[in-house]
Amino acid sequence: MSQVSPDAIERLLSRRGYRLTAPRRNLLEVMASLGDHFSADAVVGAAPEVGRATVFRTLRLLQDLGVVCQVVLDDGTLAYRLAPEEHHHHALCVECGSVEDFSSPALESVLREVEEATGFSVEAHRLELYGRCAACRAASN
Amino acid sequence: MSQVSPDAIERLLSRRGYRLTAPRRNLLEVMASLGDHFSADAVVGAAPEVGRATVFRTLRLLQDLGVVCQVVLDDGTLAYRLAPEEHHHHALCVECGSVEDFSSPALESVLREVEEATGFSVEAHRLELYGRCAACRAASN
DNA sequence: CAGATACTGACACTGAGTCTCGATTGCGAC
DNA sequence: GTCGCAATCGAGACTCAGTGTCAGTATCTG
Repeated sequence: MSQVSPDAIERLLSRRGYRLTAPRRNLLEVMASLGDHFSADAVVGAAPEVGRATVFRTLRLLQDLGVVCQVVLDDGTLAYRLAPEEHHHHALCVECGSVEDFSSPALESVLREVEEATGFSVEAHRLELYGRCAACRAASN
Repeated sequence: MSQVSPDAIERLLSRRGYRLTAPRRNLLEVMASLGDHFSADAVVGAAPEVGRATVFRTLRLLQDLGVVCQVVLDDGTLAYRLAPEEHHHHALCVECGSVEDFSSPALESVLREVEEATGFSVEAHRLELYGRCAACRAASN
């Protein structure tokens, strides 16, 4: 788990000129306690002292800072995740619901191929995998 | 544009044992007229005679049949698209909003690599690219 | 420690999607 | 043809996700 600690994120916030407020600290704690991914409403529910709008504002801020990322679930709904700053992708287990990060240098060359073939210039991308994690495969077999 | 015609979809429906109802025909027309991707509410708005629930039911049915697919926009919201049955991915232009399909055999081998490296077995995946299409690049340069 | 202003919370609102249930309707059988 | 009935539909209330507003509060700088 290379998960960023609340402390480190607080330092990042002030370094970038954002204020360190009680609601923000609060939300960072809550997110760290919610497991590997969580819905916006789970955060709202787990931080009753913090207003709904603030939860969404903070989620967006943290996404912009790169410490929270979106996960697209298999049904198309969004979840969030405290995540390493580096670019990465998600592998979601349809059995246990866990999310693993991975990165793939080979993907970059695939994108470059697509760029050459189509003339499209890729500025960002999402890749989400759905399947069964090693643990679940081992368990059911 | 290898877009499936409403007619072909109607044949597919009855072949699979689904009824050919007026609302379904209606929605197929509307979707074909809405351009390369559309929100659920755009469909609701463009087919006032058809009930809201029916629009969503039909969207889901068509997804299950593989003739409609979801597109994840850059802000994480979902749009829909009449699409070829084959597996494919989307390249979204952030400037003009257009969506292009592409498929990439090379991606499959990337996935296989990930499987080997992590023990995760990939059953499905999404890949969305965000950037600028060839036309927009040519125009602004 | 004071003031400018970034930030917050309450709340109403939009958009996306689901559920229920009584009313229709497509279509295979006869 | 027309009958029957399961598949389908529409209305509308409801949930969940996210946004906008605005007066009030609290952080950090000076």
